[in-house]
Amino acid sequence: MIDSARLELRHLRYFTVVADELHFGRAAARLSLSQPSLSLQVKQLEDILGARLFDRHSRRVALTDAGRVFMESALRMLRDVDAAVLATQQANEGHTGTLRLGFGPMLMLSSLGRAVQTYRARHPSVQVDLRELPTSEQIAAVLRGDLDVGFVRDAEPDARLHVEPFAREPLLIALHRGHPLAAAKRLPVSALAREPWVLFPRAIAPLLHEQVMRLCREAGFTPDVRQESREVYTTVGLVGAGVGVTIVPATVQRMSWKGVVYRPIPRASVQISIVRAIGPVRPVVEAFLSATHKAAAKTMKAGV
Amino acid sequence: MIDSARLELRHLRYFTVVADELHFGRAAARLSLSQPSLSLQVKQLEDILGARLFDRHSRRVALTDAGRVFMESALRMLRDVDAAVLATQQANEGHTGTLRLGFGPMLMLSSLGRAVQTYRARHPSVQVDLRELPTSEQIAAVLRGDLDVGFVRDAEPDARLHVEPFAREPLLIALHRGHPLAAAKRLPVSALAREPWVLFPRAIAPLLHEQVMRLCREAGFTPDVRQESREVYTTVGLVGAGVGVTIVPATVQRMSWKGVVYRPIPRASVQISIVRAIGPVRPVVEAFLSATHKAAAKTMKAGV
DNA sequence: CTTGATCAATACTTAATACCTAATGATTGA
DNA sequence: TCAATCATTAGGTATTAAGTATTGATCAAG
Repeated sequence: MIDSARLELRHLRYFTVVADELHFGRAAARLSLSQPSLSLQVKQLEDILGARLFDRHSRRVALTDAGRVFMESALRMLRDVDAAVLATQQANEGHTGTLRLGFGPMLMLSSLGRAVQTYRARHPSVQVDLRELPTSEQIAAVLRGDLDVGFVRDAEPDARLHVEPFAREPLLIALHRGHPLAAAKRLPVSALAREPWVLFPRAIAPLLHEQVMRLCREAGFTPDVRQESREVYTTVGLVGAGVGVTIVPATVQRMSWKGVVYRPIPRASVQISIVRAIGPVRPVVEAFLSATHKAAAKTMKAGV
Repeated sequence: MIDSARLELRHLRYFTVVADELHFGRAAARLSLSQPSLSLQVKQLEDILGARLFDRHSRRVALTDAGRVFMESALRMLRDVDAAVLATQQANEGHTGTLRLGFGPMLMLSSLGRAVQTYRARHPSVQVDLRELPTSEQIAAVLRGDLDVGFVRDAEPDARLHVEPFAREPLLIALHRGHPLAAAKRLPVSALAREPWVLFPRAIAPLLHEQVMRLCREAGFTPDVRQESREVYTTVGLVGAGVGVTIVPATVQRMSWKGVVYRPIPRASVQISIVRAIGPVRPVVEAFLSATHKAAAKTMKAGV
């Protein structure tokens, strides 16, 4: 009837044991229960279902057709319950779920890429969504809750955010292969004083922009930015086309754009930070962060 | 933990409503429950699972990752419970299950065949297993519990069996088409006094055998059985081959064996009976029997 | 900063019911 | 017919779910 709301898992647990033993006494013993209680519960179950589940002959108990049908369902449901409990616990411990990661331009080619790959291998049930975004958009997404964690090159302190260091990345001068300055293996920043520059707008990554400006200031000049470009890919492309020179994070080198060469800048590096919203952290995120911190520590020891 | 044994469907029912409303007060109202009771039960559920299911901010309730995972499972399980209850009730009312029917030679070509076909159409979820068997084997199978119901042509009274009439079937004389007697449209049994006979052994169907013998006795002779044959198919084949004459139930005519003609015997008919073991009757069987009785009643009125 | 409103959690009581023990009933085998 | 073996019924107890009243925490408005 409509009475199935009275059905409880207890009924299923008791029933399956009786159906297995086909003997109320033994079943009761297995359940650490008195035999009358068990009989009562089974009777109640039959009442709820509106169907007799056992043929009770005084010396033999047998399943009815309805009993056999219900037995199949009951066993399956009890298995499903265990599976559900397990799945929930897995989710609770961060072994399953969805992880939404943001990262700055090209960062997947750095040690972060390896860290993510390792994490994916060890947590195959976690779906990892990756989005390459500029710093400002990552921060906005993290604050909106659209992103769990962001990896940015120039995190400014922000009261609404949790910011932790992840790694450091050297800065490089990038210039056209055919450029006269490209002949030298080592190149001071000051050599770029009279060159035309290609650079991203300040709003894209304020701190990194600031750092480039400082480097130039310390070398005694203000860069002559002929062309602005919002995408690193474009910036490097313009350098490769001979439009100008620029300074980029080391990972960009991995792109190995035809016609562009890189020169190190001693002691110049940018901080890569992990950014997330303050407040409660979902288990998947928690697990990812702790794995990432371990990986970062290792990388530090190994030296990038 | 190992504590999932404390989990009850009540927890799932309460949880799903809270997850749906995302508000303990409204959920409690929907469940006709006080808010504290509901809070307590949800907390208990979280304790059993070892996982927090809701993030409770004082003015907002939200599902955790684990909660979302559990919600999916919970909804599915509650649906499964309803399905299981329904399936069990269906089985209890005889709408599902397996029906094992036995029937005497050729009886599927009679009104029984139509009855079974009708039943199958109306109860598509019942698996009907059909076995053509001689009377003695049907009775043995019914007693063993290997057969639910048998349809036999000559049921002797038996204390271990339930025997009910199902239909009557006329008896026919069968003889070779080229036989001199085949010229007559009507043929008295006495005309077969001097003919060689083909007949089944008495053990195959004692009552039918007895009846044939009585018909001959009443016609003033004892049949000269030249050839015994356990299968009707063979018997008719032998008649068609000109080995002898015989008497068969009318349904055999349906086989329309080349070279065999049939002649009616007025007022001679055999009873077809339904045979089953005494004691409890499974719902499927119950449903089949009542359907069959109705069909039989209709056939009686209609006249075979 | 305070006040009021909104919810969930806590403390404690009451009511429901699952469980126990003891006795009864029913059937089968010796 | 007796004894044995189970399941059911009866009545009391203990567990626990549910109820009431209250507290506590958080946020919005004055």
